[in-house]
Amino acid sequence: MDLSARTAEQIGEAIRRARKARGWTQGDISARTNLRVATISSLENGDAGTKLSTLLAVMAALGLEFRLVERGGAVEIEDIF
Amino acid sequence: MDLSARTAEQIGEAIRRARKARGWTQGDISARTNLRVATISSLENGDAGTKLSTLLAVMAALGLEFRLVERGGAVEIEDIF
DNA sequence: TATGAAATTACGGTCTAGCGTAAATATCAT
DNA sequence: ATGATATTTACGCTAGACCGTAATTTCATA
Repeated sequence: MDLSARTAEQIGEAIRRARKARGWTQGDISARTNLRVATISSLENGDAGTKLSTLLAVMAALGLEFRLVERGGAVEIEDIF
Repeated sequence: MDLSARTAEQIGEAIRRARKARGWTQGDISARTNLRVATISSLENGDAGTKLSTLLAVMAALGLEFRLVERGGAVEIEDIF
């Protein structure tokens, strides 16, 4: 499962995959974040207008975190040890 | 340089470090993104209300991309090869 | 293919990001 | 110190996110 993303669409898709990998519905995320199901839907569908707070809340509910990496950069050995 | 982030503050700090590592000013980012300097400032200072489009534009200008990873998860061997 | 659950879309309302512009601080080199 | 550069903050404005609520469409499975 590739979770790299540089567009809102890719982020939304990654969120959706992570959610389904846990067997959760948008309603489950909604209950855990107090965000409306419509908001989760909008995020997963790649709305770039989504607020950072919304994305972070959903990611926290999914147990995810960001890693900011160089575009096209290989994984650095420092990232491992 | 640790670029992991799960809060707006950490994201802002990571952006600021990446910018300075390139020797750029907020004005440089502004020129490349058509975002106001004040907006870049707000983002770097951890405003969670920042729009995803803003963050993505700044990251693109810096040649960065996201990687969504499991919290506390180790680097998977699949991430390397 | 029926059918209940899940996801998307809609409408009025509040709140705020980001805009243009500009002033106020802060940072830094000489 | 001081002048130049960089960052932060302010004000009025417009656009749009997210809210509550609810209708509508899509999807999964019996």
